[in-house]
Amino acid sequence: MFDDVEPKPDFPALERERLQWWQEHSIVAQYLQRNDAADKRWSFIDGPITANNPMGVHHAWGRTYKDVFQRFKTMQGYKQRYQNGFDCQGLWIEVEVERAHGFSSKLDIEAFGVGKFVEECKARVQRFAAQITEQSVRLGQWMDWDDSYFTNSDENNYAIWHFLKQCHTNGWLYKGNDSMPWCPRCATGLSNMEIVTEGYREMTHRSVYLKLPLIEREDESLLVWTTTPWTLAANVAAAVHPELTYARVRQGDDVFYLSRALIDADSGKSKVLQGEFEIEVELPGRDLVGLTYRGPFDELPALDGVVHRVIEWDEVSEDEGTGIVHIAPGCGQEDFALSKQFDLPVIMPIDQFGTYTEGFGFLSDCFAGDVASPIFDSLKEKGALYRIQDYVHRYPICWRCDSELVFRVVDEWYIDMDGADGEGKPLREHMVDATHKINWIPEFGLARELDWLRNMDDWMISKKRYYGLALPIYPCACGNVDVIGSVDELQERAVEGWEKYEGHSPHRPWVDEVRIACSSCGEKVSRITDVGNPWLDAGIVPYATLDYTHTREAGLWHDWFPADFITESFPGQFRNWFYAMLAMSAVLEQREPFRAVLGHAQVRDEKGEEMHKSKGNAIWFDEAADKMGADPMRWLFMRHNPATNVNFGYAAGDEVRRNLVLTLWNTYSFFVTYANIDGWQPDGAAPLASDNELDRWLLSELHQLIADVTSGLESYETAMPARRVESFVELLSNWYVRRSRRRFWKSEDDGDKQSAYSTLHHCLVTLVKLMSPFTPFLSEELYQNLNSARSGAEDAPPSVHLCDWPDADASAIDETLNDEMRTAMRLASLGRAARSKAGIKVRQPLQCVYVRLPGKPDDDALRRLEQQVLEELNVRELALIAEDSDLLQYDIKPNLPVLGPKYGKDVGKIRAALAELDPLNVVLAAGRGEEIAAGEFTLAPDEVLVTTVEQEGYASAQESGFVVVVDTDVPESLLDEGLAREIVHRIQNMRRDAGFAISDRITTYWQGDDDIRRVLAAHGDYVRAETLSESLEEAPPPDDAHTEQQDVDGHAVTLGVRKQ
RNA sequence: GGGCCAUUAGCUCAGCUGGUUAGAGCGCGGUCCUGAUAAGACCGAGGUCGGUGGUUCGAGUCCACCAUGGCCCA
Repeated sequence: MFDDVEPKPDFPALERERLQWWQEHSIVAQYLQRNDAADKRWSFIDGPITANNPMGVHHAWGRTYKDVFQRFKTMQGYKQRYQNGFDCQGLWIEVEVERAHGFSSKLDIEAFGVGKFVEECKARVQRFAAQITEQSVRLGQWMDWDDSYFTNSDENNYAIWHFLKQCHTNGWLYKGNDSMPWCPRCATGLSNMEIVTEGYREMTHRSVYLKLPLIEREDESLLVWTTTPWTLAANVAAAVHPELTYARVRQGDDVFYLSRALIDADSGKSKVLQGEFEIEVELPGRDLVGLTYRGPFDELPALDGVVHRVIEWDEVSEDEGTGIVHIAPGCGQEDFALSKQFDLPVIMPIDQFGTYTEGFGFLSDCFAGDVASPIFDSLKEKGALYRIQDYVHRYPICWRCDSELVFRVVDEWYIDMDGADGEGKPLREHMVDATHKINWIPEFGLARELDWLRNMDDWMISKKRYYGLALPIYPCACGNVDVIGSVDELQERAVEGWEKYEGHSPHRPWVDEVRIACSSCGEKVSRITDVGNPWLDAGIVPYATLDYTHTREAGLWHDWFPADFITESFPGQFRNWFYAMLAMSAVLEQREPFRAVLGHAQVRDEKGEEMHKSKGNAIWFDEAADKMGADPMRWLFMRHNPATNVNFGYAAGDEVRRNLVLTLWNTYSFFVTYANIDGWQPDGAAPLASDNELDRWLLSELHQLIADVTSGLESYETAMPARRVESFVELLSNWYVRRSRRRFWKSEDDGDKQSAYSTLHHCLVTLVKLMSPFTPFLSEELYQNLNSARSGAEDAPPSVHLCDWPDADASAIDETLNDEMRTAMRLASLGRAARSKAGIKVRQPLQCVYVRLPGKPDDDALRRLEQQVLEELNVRELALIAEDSDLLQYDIKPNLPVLGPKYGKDVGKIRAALAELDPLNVVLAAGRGEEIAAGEFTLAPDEVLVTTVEQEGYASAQESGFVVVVDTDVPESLLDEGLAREIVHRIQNMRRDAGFAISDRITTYWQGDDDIRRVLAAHGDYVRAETLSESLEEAPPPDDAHTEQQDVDGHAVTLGVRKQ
C-alpha cells in the first residue's frame, strides 16, 4: 500500500519535514559519498558568497544553479568536491563592524585597537557564514557544509603571497600613484565601484568664474570655471579643445578668452558673461596651446616655481563652464592622467583628513570643504574673480558617512597588465587567450570580458585599511623591494618580531611585527601596512582550495583544475571575480581557470523594479522559503532565461505552485488513490509492454523528455528542461490521466488496467528523478511513497537523490505516435470549440463529428485516434469530410518557401494566376496528385497550399488545416442519454459533498417527472454503474441520506444518496 | 564620447537559418469539463512587431540611420 495522499497539502511544511527526514536518514552524507570511487570527475568551483549579511532571494537564483548542476552530475555518477565558499575579508566587513561600534573614522579603529577590530571582523564573518549555511540548507542546496572554504583562511592568504611573489619575480608588481576618490572623514580611498553603485547626491555648490592672466599677452586672460574652489590652489594648467572655436572678447578693460559656443550667435548674449561685451577675434583652441599664465595662488610657497601652461585635451566640452578647464592633477582623476601625458607638476594640497598641508599660506590647516569664502575673497582682492554662481549637480559622497568626497593622489601597489613575460607576452594577452578558451553562457559574456580586458588599467591591489590580506611587500629605503611568497619564507627571512606573529593568522596587526633583512643592503625592512584588494581573495580560490602550492605536480590540484564549471550573477563579475581568476591563473599557470561559466542577470520585484529595503519591495529569503517554499522558488528561477532579469514575487511563485506542483501532486494523488483501491504494487520491473496507444504514447513522450532534459543540462541550460517538464506534466495530467481515468476505475482487473498502473507509475518515478535537481523536496516526497523499495524490491535507492540519472531509450520514442496524439488533442480542442459555438455542452452526446485533416489522411492513424476523440468529445461516430463536401470552403495560396527560390520575381504572377482558379478544382486536382495549371505556369501539387475558410451556418472550428464540424441535430434518444449523464454528474458531486469514499457503495433515492422516470428506466444500469449505486429507488430519501433538490436541464429532481 | 544589448498584446516574454493567418503565460469577461484536479478546456477583448529608409518576389526577422531604455567602459 502507498501512503494516502493529502489532497491539499501545506507544501512549505512538507519541505521542513523533509529536511528533518534527510537529516535523520543521513541522506546528504550518502549523496556526498555516492561517487567517491568513480573514475570520472566533474569539477565545480563555488564563487565565494560574502559572509557579511544574511542571504537574499537574489542569492537563491545562483545557488540553485549551483545545486542543480551538481545534483545532475552526481546522478550521472561524477565524483565531485561539493565545496561551498565564503568571502571573508575586505572593507564591506570593516564597514559593518565600524557601524556596530558607531565608528566614523580610521582614528576610531586605531583607538579601539586594530587587533580587537580584526578579531571582531572575523567573528562577524563566522556568524553570517553560519546563517547563510543554514539558509542554503533550507533552499535544498546540498554541499559539504563542514568543508566550506573561507577566504580569510591562512591557506588562502598564503596562496596569494605565492601569487604576488610570482608577479614580483616576473617584474609585474610595482608601486605607482594615482588620484582616487577619497573620503576625508573615513580617511580612506574609495573604489570607483563604491561610488558608481550608490555614491552620488544632488547638491548645490558655489561655483566660480575666474581670470587667469596670460603671460605672453599682456592684459589678456583665460576665463575658467570650477565647482571645487579648494582645488584652485593646486592649479597647474588650463585645458582647451584644439578643434573648438574660442572667442577673445572685450568687456570694459578686460580681455579674455572663452568658448565661442557660449555666446549666442543671434542675440550676441552669453550665459556666462554678464553685461555688455564685444567679440574681437575667433580662433581655434589650438592657437592657445602652449601659452603660459599666472596661477590664482602663485604667491603661496607650495606653488613656488610652478609654470602654468595651456594644454590641449579632446574631452573639453564647449557648453559647460567656459570651454577652458582648470587642471589640478593633485585633485582629480582626469587631471592626474593629463599630468602624466603632459609632464605637469602634481601638487597635493590636502592630507588624508582633507586638511591643507604646510606651504599653502592662509589655507594651511583649513578643511578643504570650508575654504570657498576665503578663496573667493582672495581672488577678488587680486582682481581675478569674475563671477560667483550657485551650481546644482550630482556630486560623489561617501556611501558610509555621506561626506563629500575629494580626490587625492596616493601611493598604491599595482600589477602590470602590459609587462612582458620571458617570451615577450604580456599578462593581458595571456588573459585574453584564456578568455577565448572558456565557454561563456550566455554568449555575450565573451565579448563583455574581452571588452574589459582590452580597456582595463593595471590592477590596483592595495587598500589602506586594516582587515584583509596582508600584502607581503617589503620595500627598502635603498630602493630594493622584497616580496615574501610563503609563511616558511617569512620565518626564514625574519630578523625581528617573529615571536609576536607566530600562532596568529596572517593579518594585521600581528604580521606587521615581523621585519626582514633587505636582500640587497641588509637593512631591516617592515611590511607596507596596506591590505589587499578583496578580489585577490576570491581570485585565488581555484588554487587555494586545491592546495596548489603542495599538490601542484600531482594530486588534488592536478585532479581538479581547471574547473569544469562556475556560475555567478553577471553584473560586476567581469571585472571582479572572473577577472581576478583570469589574472591570477594567467600568472600562475598561463591558462584558463574554468572551462564554462554560466552567468545570470538580477532579481527584480514582481513589477520589474529593483528590490530595496527602503522601497519596501524587498523579499527576504527566509520569508519566501516559508511562504512559497523552496521548490517553487527554485523552479521560478530555473525556468527563467538567465540573460534577462527575473521578476520575483509571490504571485509568480503561486503560478508555479498551481501549474506545476499542484498538477503533478494531483496526478500523483490520483495514482495513489486508485492503486490503493486495487491493491496495485510496483515490482521494480520496467513497465509492461502495452498495446494501449495511450501507454505507448506516454512512454514515448517520457523518453523524449529524458533526452531533452539531459541534453539541456549537459549544456548548462535549465530553462528549456524546466519548460519541457512543465509541458510533460501538463500532458500527463490533462491528457494521459484524463483519457485513462476509466481504465483505472473500471472494475475488471485485466491486463489493460495493469499496464495503465505500470505505465503511470513508471512515468511518475522517472519524472521525479528528472525533476529532483530542480525540486529536491517535492521529488523526494513523491519518490518516498512511490519507489519500489516499499513493496520489497531491493534495488531502489533510499532517496531519489541517490538514484541514477534516467537514460533515454531512443527506441521508445515514436514520433509518429506523438504526432498522432497531438492531432487527437487538436481535434478534441477544435471539437470543444465547435460545441461551444453551437451552445451544446459536452455532457450531451452527439451523433457525429466530421473532421478534415491537412495533407493526406492516414486511415490507420485516424482509427487509432478515433476512440480518444470520440470519448473526449462525447460523440458517437467520427467521419471524414469529403473534399467536395459543402461543409468545406477552400482558399488556395502559393507555397512560398518552395516557390520563392524557384521562381523569384514570378511569384507575383503565380499568386495572381492562382487567384483566378476555382479553389475546389485545385484541391481535387492536388488530391489526385495532378499538376496544376496556373496561367503560364505549371505547379506541382505541393507548390500550392490549401486552407479551409470559415463556413457560416455550421458549428465548426478550424486551425492549421484541421477542421471539425459537429452535427447539432440531436435525436431524442441522445437527449435522454445526456440527461442520464447529467444526473450521474449530480450524484457524483453529491457523493463528494457527502464525504463518501470513492469506492463506497450507495443507495440512490430519486423523485422526478415522467421524463426522468423514462430516462432512468432506460439508462438505470449506466447510472448505477457510474455512481456505484446498488439500487436506484424512486422514493423520498430517508432522513439520513444526503439529499438535494436539483434542477436537471429544466426538470425538478430530488436526489438522495446514502452509504450502504 | 566609445562598446554591447534591448524595444513584439495592459504586464512579463517566445518567435529557429527571411516565407502562408505574429504566439504563450499573467490579468479581465463569459461558457464548459471534472469522484485526481483551489487545476484544466473553449470563446472573447487586446498588436501600425519603437521610427525612417534600404536589400528582396517577400522583412517582426537582414542592412543603414534615428529615437528611447538598460548594462559596460572612458
